[in-house]
Order: sequence, then structure tokens, then C-alpha cells
Amino acid sequence: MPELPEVEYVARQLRGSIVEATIDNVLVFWERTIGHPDVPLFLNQIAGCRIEGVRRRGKHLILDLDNAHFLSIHRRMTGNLLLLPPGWVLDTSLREADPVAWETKGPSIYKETEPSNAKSSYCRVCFNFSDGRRLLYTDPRKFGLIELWPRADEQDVFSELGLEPLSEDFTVERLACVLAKRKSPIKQVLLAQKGVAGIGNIYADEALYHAQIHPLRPADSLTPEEVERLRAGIVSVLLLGIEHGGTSFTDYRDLWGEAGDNYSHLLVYDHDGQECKRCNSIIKRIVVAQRGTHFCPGCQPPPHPRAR
DNA sequence: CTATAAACCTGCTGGC
DNA sequence: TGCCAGCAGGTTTATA
Repeated sequence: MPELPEVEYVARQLRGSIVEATIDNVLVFWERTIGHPDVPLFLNQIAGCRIEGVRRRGKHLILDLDNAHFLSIHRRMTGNLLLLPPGWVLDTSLREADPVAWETKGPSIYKETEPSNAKSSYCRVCFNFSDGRRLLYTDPRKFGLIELWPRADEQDVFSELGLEPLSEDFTVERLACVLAKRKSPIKQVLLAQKGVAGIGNIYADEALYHAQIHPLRPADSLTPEEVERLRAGIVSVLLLGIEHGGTSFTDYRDLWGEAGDNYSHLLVYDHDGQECKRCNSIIKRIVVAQRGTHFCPGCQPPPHPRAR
């Protein structure tokens, strides 16, 4: 669920809170969350590092470290980052008490003054800072990945990612160039990350609605005017998402555990059966490339006459 | 090469 | 109320 706006929003929160903090050590509760290198080397290379900066590339959150490496955090579906002030307890007693439940729930967490308020954290990785704060990576479904790479390898690590939609590179010419090479439905191309990075299922639907383009239109069939409308739509829905602190369904929370407010500003995603605010048609839901896809049949004309 | 399906996981929802 | 099938923000890998 975290798409570009949710990653960017948390990146900004981290930039204001953990730059110059020092990582004493890291606890890993689910080893497969560490995608690179292997866990022992990961732990060894990260202990004692200072965080120099926070960036974002597509849906990857990047922490630059003072040992010429960077951390790349991809939250996939249900990953979240939670910054705990000093005075919180990570209780790992479940590990021995109920190993099966431990694998799913992770350590329980509570304020040391309120041990009765303990709850499962789904914490997979915990970064312990020298000032007593903790950065938790939580992820019920365990799809997310945290990787540590030498900064010199950054080009290779992100070589599959396309244009950054909020950068100066995201021009109508470049977008047109990317789309002209793809015959697949435009929705699928937007989700693929290779042409444009950072757009996921929610913002793809919202951007296509904004641009009044049907999700099944072949990417290479867009007119120059439509490409410009799509560019503007992408930028606009992403900026709006960031402005509202991201879109929260059930899982997404920001660095302080707060839900984002953007759900109430969505116009088509999860709105099937409701009236389009632009033309009053009933918004439909179809499946494109195995993903639920929402659009307005009134103002997003289909690719073929009479096509659904 | 492309298109579709399955896999990775758990929690939640809706139908019966 | 209870159970079970199906579905979810993402991406990679296998199969056809």
C-alpha cells in the first residue's frame, strides 16, 4: 500500500527526526525481511553507523549512512516504520512461550509505565539508537524488504526504476517516450515501475481519472494531449496524497503511528457503485493485470467502441 | 517477448 | 455466532 506519497511523507518525517542519530545495534525478528546482504553481515555493517540523510527513490525509502552504504527500505503491502521515544519496551517472551505465534506477531510493545497496554507489534526489524529511541519496521504480511548496499552500487540497485514523477525529469516528452514503447494497457504500464516509478494501484486509478483516460487504453495509443493530461494528473494526485499525509485503508500509518487523511480525498479508488463527481455516472470496477481497477465510464472513454 | 498465474504472508470482510 | 472462501496497498518468479 505504501506508494510514493506514503513513502515521501514518512521520509520527510524521518528527515526531521533521525538525521545524525547513531544506530547502536539492530534486532532482526524475521530474517527474510533483510534482502541484502545476509543477516550476520548486515548486522555487522550497520552497528555503530550514523545516519547522514534520508531520501526516496520510487517507493524505496533510503537512509544514507556514514560508512559509504545506504539502507533501502521497501514496505510492499503492509510495512510501516514507527519511531518510538525512549521508555518503550520490546517484550520478546513470546518467542519461548509460543514459537508459532511469535513468528506471526513478533515482540509485544508497551510503554514501560503502562505494561498492561502491551500489544503485538508485528515488528520484523528494530533499529536501536544511541539516544534510547527505536525505529521499528513492522510488517504483518512480511512482504517488505530492507537492504544494505554500498553507495557505489546505487545505479545498479535501482536500474529497473523509471522516471521520478516529482522531479524535473518528468516532462511530457519523456513520459511520451516511455509510453510509446508499450502496447499494454496504460494502467498496467503505470504500475510496472519501469517507465515511471512510485505509482501504485490507488494513485494509478486516481491519475487516470484525473486525466480522463480509460485504464485499458494501450499506452502507445495516447495522444500528445492525453500524455500531458496524464503527466499533470500523476503529479497532482501524488502531491495531494503527500499533502494529506498519505492514504490509509487499514495498514498504513506514518512515523508516529497516525493514519493518513487522503482516503477521503480519493475520487475513484474504492468508489465503485458511487456517482462520479464530474459527470454523475456510476463508477465501475474491473480487473486489469490482476489488480482491481476503478474508473468512470462516463468521463474515461473506452478504447474500443462498445467495449466495457 | 508477452500475458497470465502463482508465490510470498496475514487479517479482514462478506456470504451462508 | 461460526466457518470458509476470497480479497487486499506490491513485486518477483514460473509457466504457457
